[in-house]
Amino acid sequence: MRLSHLFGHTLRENPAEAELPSHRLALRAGLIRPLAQGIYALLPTGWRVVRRIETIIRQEMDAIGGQEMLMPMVQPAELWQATGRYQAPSPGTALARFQDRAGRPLVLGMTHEEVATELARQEIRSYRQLPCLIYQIQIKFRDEPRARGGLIRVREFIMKDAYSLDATPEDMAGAYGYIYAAYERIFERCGLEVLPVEAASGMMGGQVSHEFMFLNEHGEDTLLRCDACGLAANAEGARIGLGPDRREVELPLEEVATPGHETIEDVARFLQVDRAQTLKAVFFVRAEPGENESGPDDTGLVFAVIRGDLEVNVDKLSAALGGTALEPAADPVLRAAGLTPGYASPVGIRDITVIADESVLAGSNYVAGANVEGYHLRNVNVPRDFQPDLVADIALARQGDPCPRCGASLGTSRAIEVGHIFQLGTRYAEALGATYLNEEGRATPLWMGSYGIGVGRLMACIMEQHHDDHGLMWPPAVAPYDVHLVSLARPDTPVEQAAEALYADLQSSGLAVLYDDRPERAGVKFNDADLIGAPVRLTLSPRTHVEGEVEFKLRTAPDAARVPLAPLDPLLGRIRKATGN
RNA sequence: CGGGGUGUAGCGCAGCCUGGUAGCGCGCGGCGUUUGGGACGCCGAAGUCGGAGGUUCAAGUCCUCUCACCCCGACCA
Repeated sequence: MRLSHLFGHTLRENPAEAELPSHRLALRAGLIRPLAQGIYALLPTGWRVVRRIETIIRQEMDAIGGQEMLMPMVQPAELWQATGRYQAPSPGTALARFQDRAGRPLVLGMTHEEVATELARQEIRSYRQLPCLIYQIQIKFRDEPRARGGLIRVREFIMKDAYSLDATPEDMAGAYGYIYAAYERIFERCGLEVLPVEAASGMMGGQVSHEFMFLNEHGEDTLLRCDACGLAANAEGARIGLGPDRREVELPLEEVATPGHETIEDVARFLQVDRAQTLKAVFFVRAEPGENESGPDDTGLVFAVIRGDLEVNVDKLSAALGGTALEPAADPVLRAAGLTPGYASPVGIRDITVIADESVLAGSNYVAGANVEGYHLRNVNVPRDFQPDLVADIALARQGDPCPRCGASLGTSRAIEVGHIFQLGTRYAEALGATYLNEEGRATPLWMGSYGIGVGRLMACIMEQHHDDHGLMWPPAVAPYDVHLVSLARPDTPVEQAAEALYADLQSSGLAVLYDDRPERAGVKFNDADLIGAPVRLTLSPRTHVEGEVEFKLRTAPDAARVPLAPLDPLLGRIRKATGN
């Protein structure tokens, strides 16, 4: 490509709107241009990078038996209604909805589980066809509440998404393992350091889920990491260790007056006990009460009990209750249910769903509310004094909490999620009737997995990891061009002819070459070469040409070398060594 | 949706407080000189000052509303 005619010019100054290096450099190098909030055009140079990333993804997905296809971006709302995500609060307004001329409700695909499952329903009949792995590289649209950070979080974006179809949970877990390994190879080949972590599955549902995280201070996710044993997890769903078991001989229940002491902090100080020796009561109401949920009530009230030194993670609580949306309960609601705010107690509660954190079981003789204004109870024990409807991990993990594996103190890092994989189970298959006939001839729901990589976000992360003060420094495998050829020749001179000839030779040997044929001064050209960041820079000038040489410089190296122009092979060898092409 | 910030030429910005002929740098076009790390000189083109309404003899500047973009949060993969 001749730089003189390249569509997409470099910017000499930093655009005011860009703060992140990847955003700033992508704009300055002419890779992307904004069209609206969170919506970007990929200019030719940026598109070349995307295509090279996609090539790596295709190779690795094909290598594990993936079959590439293309699913529609516009989808009938019925599919989303069938799985419940159309009405669920979780994707909510991020799911863009519209109607066609006949008034039929449609959505823009923000992900393709529904379509993949619907297609599987049509295509998969027998266990003999399984397993299957389909994938696509498609544009998604999510009407994000807040796009940010250039390509880090956008509304329209390119995603590689894959769906595994299996006969059994074991086979699903196996496919998950293959894809996990393929993801590690993809990121490795793209030159990106990622950290796989345990994740919450959020609106996707399912149990097992991992995110591939790029550690970056501008990331929007917080990871909890254990330096001692290497465990890492997304803070939003992370488990924590419970600390030493505090169970002792159970003492008789007794009521104590605690007038005016309503918070855990207060009560613990007043009664001279550790906060971990108290029980905290937190209340929520279901956003859609009354449905066929577990629990004996129809008030929608949820009573969460957790050890006093911990906090409730609402997402975990919601997931433990089967994905119900929860809102904090106001005091009047509690009073109406016969509870005493500030002194509420799980002891003696009826007709309200009580869910206890696992931490509660690891201790005894707790201080809890007495459900009477101004009184608490000492020596509350489970299950002697109250029996939770459900015991689950609903604790919020925080910096400094003990590691669930080794007990050491957890630290935090910010990170960007570049890939996310889920074991979905049969949720989608059951909702849409995607079944196969097993060996006994019985219709059985498919076990599915879902696997995503944000291609543009991956490109942004690569730029975050590979740049310096002058510009981008592409890993050779994803660079937009292998060679940036700088001609410092005057017009209509033998040097210019030599540069043209070299450009032609490099191209015909299969290299991707960006040829700076503009009548600019050397400084301008070198700075643009540094900005665009091709791995190899070749410079042809009168100075080198009289020696029959060309200057060879790696973007990542400080110094240049002289290489003879003829014969060409040594030069080509050197370029190939540097670019891997 | 809450909090904060910014909208003036293609880009980066000043001018606004204290109302009175719209500026600077870069870029862009022409001519000349220069030619290995963002050259120099001369000439030139380019602006509904985000939009609407208001106050005023007069609004880029003051007031009201509104839109867009950026950052933090909520939310989210």
